[in-house]
Amino acid sequence: MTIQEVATKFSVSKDTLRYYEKEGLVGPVFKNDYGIRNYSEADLQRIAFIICMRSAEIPISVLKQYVDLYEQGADTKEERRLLLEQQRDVLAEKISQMQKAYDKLVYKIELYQDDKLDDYIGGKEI
Amino acid sequence: MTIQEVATKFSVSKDTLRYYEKEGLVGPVFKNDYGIRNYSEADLQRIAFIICMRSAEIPISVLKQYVDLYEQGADTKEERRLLLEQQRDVLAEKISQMQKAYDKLVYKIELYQDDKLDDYIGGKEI
DNA sequence: TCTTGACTTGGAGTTTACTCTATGGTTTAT
DNA sequence: ATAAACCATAGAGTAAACTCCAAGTCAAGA
Repeated sequence: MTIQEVATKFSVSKDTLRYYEKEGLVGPVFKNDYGIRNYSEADLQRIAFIICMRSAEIPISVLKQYVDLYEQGADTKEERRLLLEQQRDVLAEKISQMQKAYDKLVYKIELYQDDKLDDYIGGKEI
Repeated sequence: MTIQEVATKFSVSKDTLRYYEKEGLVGPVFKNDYGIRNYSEADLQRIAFIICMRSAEIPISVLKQYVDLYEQGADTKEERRLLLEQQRDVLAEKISQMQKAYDKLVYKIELYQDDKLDDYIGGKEI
């Protein structure tokens, strides 16, 4: 699969794909005699995982750690699990924060709809 | 309330509070003869709102727009409501993305716990 | 009085994650 | 055979949101 196809498939830029590879999150992707990338099925699976985690804003540095552990083999399974558990907890906290903000937004919108909002921003009633 | 007290109350740095003020999200906060800030109750309410929205990663530029509309008075109520509705929808989408990543993490952790995970990262079974 | 510590400002620096530019090689259509 | 449309690299540039620094003012305590 060419870089353009992968970029389209995952809705990211080719630059981003090369960037992830440079950072060691993906690949190294096989290149033909002219240096053109040809992504394998395994590359695609890895990319799907990375992009999913990035969409949750898990930092590249953390993903890099995880990938490095993985590359060190089965001995690091425990460490990998711990890392994932940490990220799960961080993510749960973030989701909870976002839900709070969401609820506040919904409430404020209601006030606007009912025209009960009388020129304030963070009013005490919220 | 002094800047230090506010910073402690909201667990942000004094620099961040001054930065928000410089960006026009908050204040201008009243200053005494020596230029020392004294935060009012209204300032605190505004700060609470801003920090809540920032914790959901709503950009400063968007919050600035909202604050500007607010400052233009009641004529902008409709526009403000639309802005909030947009942000609510953006946020809903983000939460949904994060939930997806969270579920994936939880599933992967399970695999690690059951030791069903055999040296792969984004395996097709996920 | 001198030092400590909290405050001020303007502006420079940092971090993260891309994103773009310049330069150049390879295949394809005219 | 020449231009268009891909691909490549190295490295510079960007945007957002802080974060830090230098230089200075002021109040209180030993």
